[in-house]
Amino acid sequence: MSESRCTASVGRPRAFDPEVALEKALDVFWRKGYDGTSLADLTEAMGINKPSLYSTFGNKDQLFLKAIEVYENRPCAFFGPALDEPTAHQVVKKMLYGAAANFADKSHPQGCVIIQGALSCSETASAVKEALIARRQEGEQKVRDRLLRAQAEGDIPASTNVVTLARYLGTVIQGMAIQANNGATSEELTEVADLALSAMPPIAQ
Amino acid sequence: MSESRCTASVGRPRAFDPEVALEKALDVFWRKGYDGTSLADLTEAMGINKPSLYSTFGNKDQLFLKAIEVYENRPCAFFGPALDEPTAHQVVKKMLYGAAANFADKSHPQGCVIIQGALSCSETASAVKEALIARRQEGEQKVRDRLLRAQAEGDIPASTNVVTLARYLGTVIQGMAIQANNGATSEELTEVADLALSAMPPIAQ
DNA sequence: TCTATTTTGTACCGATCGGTATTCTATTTA
DNA sequence: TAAATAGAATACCGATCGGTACAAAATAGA
Repeated sequence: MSESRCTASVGRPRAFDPEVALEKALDVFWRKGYDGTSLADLTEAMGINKPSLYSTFGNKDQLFLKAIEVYENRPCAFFGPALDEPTAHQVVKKMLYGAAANFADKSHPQGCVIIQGALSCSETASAVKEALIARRQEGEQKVRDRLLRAQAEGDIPASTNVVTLARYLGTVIQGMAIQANNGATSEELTEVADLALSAMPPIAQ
Repeated sequence: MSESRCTASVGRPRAFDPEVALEKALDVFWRKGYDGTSLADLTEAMGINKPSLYSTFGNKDQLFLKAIEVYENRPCAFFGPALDEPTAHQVVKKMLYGAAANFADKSHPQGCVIIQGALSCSETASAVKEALIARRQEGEQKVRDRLLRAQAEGDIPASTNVVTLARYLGTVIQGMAIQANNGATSEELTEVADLALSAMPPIAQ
C-alpha cells in the first residue's frame, strides 16, 4: 500500500501551496467581489497561472466557494465561538463585539465577504449569490437555535420573539459590514454594538 | 427669443424619453450592481442603442450617477420626508418603517442601490464606489444633524451620544437592505424596525 | 426643395473576459 | 537511463467588454 496523499508520489511537484493561494484568492474576492474580480487579478495575487488555477481549484465559481470556506474557518472565526458562550447575553455581546473588531480590522479587507461578495451581481454570479444568501440564512438560523436554547434554559424571557431577535441581530451585523466599508473603525462599531445590545430583552429572573 | 429647451428645435427628434430610459437604467444597476451591469444590459433595458446612450448620458459612470439621483428623488423618497417629522422618535420610526416597506417592495429590485450598487468592486468602479460611500455618509450626517436639533429641542436627553445613535440607525438601515436581498418581507423588516426602535433613548421629560 | 443639424442604426475598435490545448519541464518508478 | 506521470508556461480560443466612427434618416429653417 502506497501513501494515500500529502506530497503526491509521482510527476512534477506542485510549485505553490494551495492553501496559501486560496487565502490570496480570498483577499481579492473580499476586496473586489465576484463580478469585480478577474482571472488576471486572481492569478497575479495567487502567483500562479491559469492552467494551475483551473487544475487545482476547478473554475472561478468553485474557487470563490472554496475561498469563502477558508473565510468562515479563519478570518471570520468569531462567529462560531460566540455561540458557545454560556448565556444568550454573552453570546450576543461576543458576536457583536467580534464583528466590530473583525469587520474593521485593517489587516484584511473591510467588512465580510459573505455579505458583500456578490450582493448585486450579474447573472453569471447568480449561483454564487444564492450560495452567499444561504450562508447568511444559515448563520441566522444558528443564532435563532441558540436563542431558543437560551429561552429553554430561562436565559431570556419566554415572551421574547426569538425569530425576530435573531433577524435583528443579523441585520445589525450585516449593517456593521457596510459601515466597515464606509470606513468606520472598530471603536465606532463597538459603540454601535453597545447600542444594539440595549435592544436585548432583560435577563429572566 | 426662441424656446430655450423642451423639444429641441432643429435636427432629428429624439425617439425616447431620457427620464424613462434613466429609470430603466436604474433598475438594471440596482439589480446587478455597477460591475455586474454591461452596456448590453443597459441598452436592452433602456430600448436604445449605444451611441444614443453615450450622447445623452456620457458614459457608464455618469449614467450610474444620474441613475442614483433618480433613485434618491423617487423610489427612495422615504428618507427625506422622515427628517421633517416633528420629534426624534417620529423621525426614526418613520425612517425605519419606510426602509422596511421600501427595501422589500417587490415592484422594484430589493434593497438599496446606494448601499449595494458598488460595495465590493473592481478598480474601474472605484470612483462610483467612493460616490456611494459619500452618499451614505451624507445620509448619516443628516440624521445626526436632525438628532442634534432634537436634543436642542429637548426631544431626546442631553446625555445621548447622537453621533453613535445616528451611526447605529445607519447600521440598522444598511442591514435591512441586506436582509431585503436575503428575501425578507416588509413585515419581517418592520418587526426588526420595532426592535431597533427599542434602542432609542427615552423621551426627555 | 435645399441645406444645416441632430439622432439613429450598424458596424467596428482594441482590450479583456473566462477557459483551454499544447508543449515543455521536473519528478518518481522501473 | 528510459518510461510514465503530473505540474508549469505559453499561446491561444470565441465571446464579450466599454466605447466610437460613419453613414443613413428625420426634422427645422431658408
